[in-house]
Amino acid sequence: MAESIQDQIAQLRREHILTAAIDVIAERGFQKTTVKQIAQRAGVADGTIYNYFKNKDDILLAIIAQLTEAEAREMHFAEARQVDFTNFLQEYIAHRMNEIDENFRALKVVLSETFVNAELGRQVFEQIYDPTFAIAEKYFEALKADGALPADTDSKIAVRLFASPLLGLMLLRLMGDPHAEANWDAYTAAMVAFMKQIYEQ
Amino acid sequence: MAESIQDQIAQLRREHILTAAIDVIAERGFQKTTVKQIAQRAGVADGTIYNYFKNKDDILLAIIAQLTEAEAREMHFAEARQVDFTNFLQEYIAHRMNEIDENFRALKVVLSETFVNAELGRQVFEQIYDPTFAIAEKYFEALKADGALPADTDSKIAVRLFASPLLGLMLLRLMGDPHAEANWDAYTAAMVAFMKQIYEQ
Amino acid sequence: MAESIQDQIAQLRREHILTAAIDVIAERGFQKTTVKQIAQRAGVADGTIYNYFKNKDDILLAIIAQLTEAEAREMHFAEARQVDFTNFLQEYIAHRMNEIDENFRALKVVLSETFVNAELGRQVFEQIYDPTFAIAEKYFEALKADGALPADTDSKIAVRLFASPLLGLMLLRLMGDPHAEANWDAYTAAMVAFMKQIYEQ
Amino acid sequence: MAESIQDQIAQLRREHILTAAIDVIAERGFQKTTVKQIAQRAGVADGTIYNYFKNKDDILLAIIAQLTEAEAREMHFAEARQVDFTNFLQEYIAHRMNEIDENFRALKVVLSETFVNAELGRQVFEQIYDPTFAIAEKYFEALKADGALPADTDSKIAVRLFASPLLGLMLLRLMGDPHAEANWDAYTAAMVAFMKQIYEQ
DNA sequence: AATGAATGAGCTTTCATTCAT
DNA sequence: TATGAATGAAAGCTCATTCAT
Repeated sequence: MAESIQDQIAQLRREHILTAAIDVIAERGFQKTTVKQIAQRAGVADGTIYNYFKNKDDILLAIIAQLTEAEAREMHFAEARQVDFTNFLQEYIAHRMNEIDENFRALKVVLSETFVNAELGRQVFEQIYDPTFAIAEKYFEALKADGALPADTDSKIAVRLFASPLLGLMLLRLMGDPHAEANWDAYTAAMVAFMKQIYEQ
Repeated sequence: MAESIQDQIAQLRREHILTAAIDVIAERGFQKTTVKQIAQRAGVADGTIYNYFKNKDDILLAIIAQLTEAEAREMHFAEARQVDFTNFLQEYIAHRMNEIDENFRALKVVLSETFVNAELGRQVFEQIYDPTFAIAEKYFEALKADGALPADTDSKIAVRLFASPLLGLMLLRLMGDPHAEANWDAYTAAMVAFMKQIYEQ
Repeated sequence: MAESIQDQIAQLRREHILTAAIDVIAERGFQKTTVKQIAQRAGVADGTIYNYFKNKDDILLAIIAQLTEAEAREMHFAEARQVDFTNFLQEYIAHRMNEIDENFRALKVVLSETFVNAELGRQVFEQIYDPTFAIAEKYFEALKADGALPADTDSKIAVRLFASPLLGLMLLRLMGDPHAEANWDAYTAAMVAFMKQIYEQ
Repeated sequence: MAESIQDQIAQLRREHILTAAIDVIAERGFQKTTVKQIAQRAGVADGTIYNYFKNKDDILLAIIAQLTEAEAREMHFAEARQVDFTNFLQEYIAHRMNEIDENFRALKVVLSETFVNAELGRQVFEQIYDPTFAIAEKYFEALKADGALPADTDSKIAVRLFASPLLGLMLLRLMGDPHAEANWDAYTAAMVAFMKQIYEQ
């Protein structure tokens, strides 16, 4: 709370560098992006980067941290709407599609690295993936108890199937499908219809 | 056609190196894997790699070519079964899930790079993505003409929504979800049921 | 002479920084010690160092200057006792051993750099080494004239041989011999006996 | 024994690089010498250095290893002559002075670093210093038992005093005394006389 | 006078590629 | 054709120094 002006300026500078880093890394990938390129994009000297990040990997961790926060907000949003199931799907999907849209470049960076960096994958798993799915599983278990889902439903699988269409659409965008990128809003609407068809008979 | 023994031996050696390359690249990512590591895994000298591949990038292109072939077989499989719609979904999904399972490491390598390498993305798009979706779109148009789909259906979107659950599940595995990896067959069955619910009322 | 309070404070601050510098440089060597480390040990900001020293090398020169002063006192001490030869050896050796003990860390810093920095070596030579040996040579020449030393004695060599046991012992300590460090006083006594055996028949 | 031609060539190349390294490091010190400078002196590319040495520090360790071997030869020489005490001093001192002369640049490099690198100091201590002094102490203990030395002699101190004139002379050369460098043979003779005066009454 | 963030030159090290054997 | 030593460009990172505050 009692942050000095200095600290606030430093915080802003750090965010400025991080934004530049996400920008340029999303274009070329983390490994192929040089610290010099990040510095140039941010308009600072190479060495300045190291005043705000311990090393190059630390930049990646900061991007993950940003996504973790976004995901935390998303989970909070989902939980707040659990009681009202009628509009839940619509709102939640729209919200998440929007979140994907807004964090798109960061998602690209992190996912791409996650695939090939086991240690990073573990972190993403623990910080983002696992908590989200754990909550969703509990929710599906409750639905089973209420009789809204068949008693023999495997919640772990059901949750992943539930998530899969959205993830798949995200993957299409990540792979560079121009149609998905250009008509993201249309996809949001179609996805809502698609999901309602399944989950609301 | 009239391949000499020499050519066949060379072809085998090339495939041997490529298999080793997929192996080791899947573990560490393309950028972080060195040509020396590939050579060691293949049991040859560094320089030998360059007798079979123009350069390091060429190895990645060869992995893509391998996936392109797999995808061509997949498309062939799908086309062969288009007439028989009742069992199409079941067979097609099972086939594709199996294909993902078998080419998993190659998919991991290529997708990860595709995200962040525009030139590579373009190639994957032209060689794999576009042809597949173009055919699927035609098929959906035919369904519309038959009245099996509403006349106002946007085929482009419908096709992508159709593909999305499978792609989403693949993404979960790529991200390292152990449950998806360990129970891939169960997911195949669940996916079939999931899709039938949508597409066969 | 008429130093202002300001100047005296500045002088104290400079000495404070220099002491901190000797401390930390003795631990890690001049090249591997950063200006930041010196500043931290002294409890000041990096930039403050440059208010008292032109640059990093200047700190080394200041350490040498400190040793030069110590050596000047040593020479003064020796000259004052030249007339009284009986106790000269004992007193002089004890005095010098003590001086080595007290300036140990500065000696370590300077010698280590002197070995491999030609320009620095030249300065140490001109400021410390040469004057000391020049005076000693004169003294040995006088002893030759008095007949206390054989007429064919090479004074330059004799002086260096005279100095060598003490320098050798110092080298042992610099190299980190724990026995020499722990029993420095015993070595002083032994050295006196050793030298008397040679120079007083 | 059964070394291939390849291995021998590699060994020669390694020695060539090491010689170049000692040369240039002796001029500028280990820390201030860049790998590029070593490579240039050796007439190879920067990267080639790393085919023969793990990293820059490894070059320093190789220099120490070379000195360790020289010291082992020296100890062997001394032991072989222990029985014949009359000429021992003369021969041993001459031998050692010569050894110092021949390994001069390597000594300079290693000593300079030893002063300021605790870990390196420990290695030099264990590999060179300690074994030499341990043997010498045993020898002095034997002399005490024979009555050649007073019974109350502290062998540890006596050994170090015995070594000190030679070490001191070496230090003078290391500090760059031109007289010591130019007349090293004369110093050898003088040192023999000096030592005989002490140890042979 | 004191501060410490910003700078960028220069370091060590890696590694794709070549080429003499 | 296979080898692997040699190459040198280019990477991540450090740190002496400056200068606006």
